[in-house]
Amino acid sequence: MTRRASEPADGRRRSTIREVADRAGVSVATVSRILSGDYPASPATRKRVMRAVEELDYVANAHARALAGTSAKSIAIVLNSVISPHYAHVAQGVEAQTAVEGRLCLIGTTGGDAERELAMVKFMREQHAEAVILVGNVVADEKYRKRMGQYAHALTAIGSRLVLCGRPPLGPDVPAVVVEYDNAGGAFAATSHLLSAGHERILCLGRRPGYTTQEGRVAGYRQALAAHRVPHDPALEVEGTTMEWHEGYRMMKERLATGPRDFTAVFALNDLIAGGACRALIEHGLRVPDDVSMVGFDDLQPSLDLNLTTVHLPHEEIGRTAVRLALEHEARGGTPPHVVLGTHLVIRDSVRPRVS
Amino acid sequence: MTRRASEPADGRRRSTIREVADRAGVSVATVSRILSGDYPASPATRKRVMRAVEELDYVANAHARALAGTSAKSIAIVLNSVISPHYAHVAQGVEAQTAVEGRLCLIGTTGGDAERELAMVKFMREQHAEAVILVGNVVADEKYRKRMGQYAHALTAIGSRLVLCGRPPLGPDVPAVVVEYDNAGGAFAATSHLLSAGHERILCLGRRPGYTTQEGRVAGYRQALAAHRVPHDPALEVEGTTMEWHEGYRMMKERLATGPRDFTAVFALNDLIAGGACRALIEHGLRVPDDVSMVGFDDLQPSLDLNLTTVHLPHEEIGRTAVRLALEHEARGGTPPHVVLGTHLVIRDSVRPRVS
DNA sequence: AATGATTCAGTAACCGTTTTCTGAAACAAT
DNA sequence: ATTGTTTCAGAAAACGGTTACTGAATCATT
Repeated sequence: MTRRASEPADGRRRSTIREVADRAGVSVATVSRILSGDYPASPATRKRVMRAVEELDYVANAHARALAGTSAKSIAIVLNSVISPHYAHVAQGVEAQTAVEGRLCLIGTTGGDAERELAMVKFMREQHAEAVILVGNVVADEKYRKRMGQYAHALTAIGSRLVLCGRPPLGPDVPAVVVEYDNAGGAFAATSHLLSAGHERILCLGRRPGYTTQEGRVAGYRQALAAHRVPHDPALEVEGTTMEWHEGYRMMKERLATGPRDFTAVFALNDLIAGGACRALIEHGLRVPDDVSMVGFDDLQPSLDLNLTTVHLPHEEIGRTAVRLALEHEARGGTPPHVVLGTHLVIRDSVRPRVS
Repeated sequence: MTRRASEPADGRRRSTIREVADRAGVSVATVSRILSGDYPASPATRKRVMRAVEELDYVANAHARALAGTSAKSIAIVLNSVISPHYAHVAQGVEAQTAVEGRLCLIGTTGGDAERELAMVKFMREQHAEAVILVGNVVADEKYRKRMGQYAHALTAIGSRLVLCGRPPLGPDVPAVVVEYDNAGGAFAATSHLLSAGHERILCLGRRPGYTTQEGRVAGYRQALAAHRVPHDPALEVEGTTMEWHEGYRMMKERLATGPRDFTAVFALNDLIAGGACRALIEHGLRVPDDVSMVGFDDLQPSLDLNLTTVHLPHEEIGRTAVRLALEHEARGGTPPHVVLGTHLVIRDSVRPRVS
């Protein structure tokens, strides 16, 4: 046979189990058995095989092994980007629980692109992932539901499963495990905290219609206003594009530029937005919390630097739960579970009672 | 044949190319060729095959495909943890460049554990990764060099390669590509900036002997002092364990508790430490930059929230470069390259001239 | 009309493991 | 000495694809 095209130019080649067997003077079957655990081989044979393995620096071909049957199970996580602290924490949780369950973790990123998401899911399917965990905020339109439905059925068809993490459920006929945060509940607590401090004009920063995460948080904000019988002024809800620092900065900057300050507190839809907004306030000569109170959402790194009162989300826990539920559901079958994880407020020092 | 143990209980089974072929009434070869690209099949046949694929929801078995020869090349990145913003950015860069090069990116985390790192490298070797990129700060002791040497040779032996990212090189006889930051240069610039503002008592926060990253930065700090003929006071170098927020907080807190303030500026070995230190200063009634000037290192999220002057590191660039070099080197052969990426100071508002 | 070129599709070998089945020694028991 | 058990190790059949080789139509050429 001629040399394969994929071989490196320098002629180096991965050694096979056959070569190990030849060198040790045994059959491939024996090598395989000795390597894959507790086979009652004679000490002499075992030693010869192990020596051959070392000398050839042999590692098994994972693909061949998988094809033949036995292979480490793996769990896939697909997310927009690994540089978003929130996603990163979820990935960490998935990774940790995956290791606990004796599985391997495959991470794929999509950059928020539906095409790449599709490709990623297909890839994970080809890799025989036991479960595919999709994480991230999303527009829950009809197109999305349809796409997810396809994923769910395609995965189920091959004995795998779809897990949605921080995404809305898809309806009873779609076999997907769902793990969510209680966004509305957290926002309710955050807003109530400000209301209890006497604030009534609370700016809500980062609204984005269609996006489920933002919508949940805005809903909680409104519920809190209603519960405290404070009139809801739509003009206090500022719309944003992304949920990033610069967007928070931009929103607050524009707000302060276009008119007199008509709020005494801010509810930022996440900590990054809170950070940007704080910077804009400071540049405007306003201090947090002395002049303006602020509450965030996420309890990630920025809240430490800002000393920000914020809503704590169990980021890693959601990842761990996703894995656990996927495997439990695999074992048990039945209707896929839908879990909502609770949140709680972390009090730091970014809120002051309103001076009247 | 009896049912395999790995099959799910509900009897769902991944369909094979054989089933597709049967349903379409053609041979497996035809299906394979049609699916793998531009094969001149008659439109009728192509349509029949595609329909069968859709109906059966067929995806190829990646393992079988890899075994048979053609398979997507992949590049592996192994890091301590994905929640560290710095690592995450590097991973992002690797991911991006990997996609550009038409490869797949496998991410594995080790939690800083040498055992898991070993297991991870072995796994990536089994997966036929074209290159394994190891990223992260490290103790460069003899044991470490030996371990890396083993990785490098083992990978080279199978036509793959080792890439060290932000780790020290291993010597001329070890075939590993190295991409580093100019830690000393960045620290020199940061410290010089403070010195130019008139500061002479500059606290250096986060020293950790043995760790190459920290050592490089401390070296730059000392070089800058020497260049400005400012006496070097070892008592100004504070030792830390990790490079995290709480450690920065702790170091500064302890420093302020144990005596009068004997410094006018702070050089934090990274932004997280700077953040913690800022908080401690504020709690002590000291303002940044009015009372104490501060410079950080990394230019990550915290520097925005803190408005911190800091050393910018091309985090994503280092990841992209690592991939590019790995593939170039694969094509060209020869001595593996060693690249040092430059840094630059980003001026924000955390430094004031010293008032004398 | 005979021949050569081209198109399309099938046959079968091979990729590197695992694992079932089988068999040869070695040993113990009668 | 014969037989029945173990113990250890080999032969060969999967696993699910890819692809070199081959061959039958179909088409163009003289």
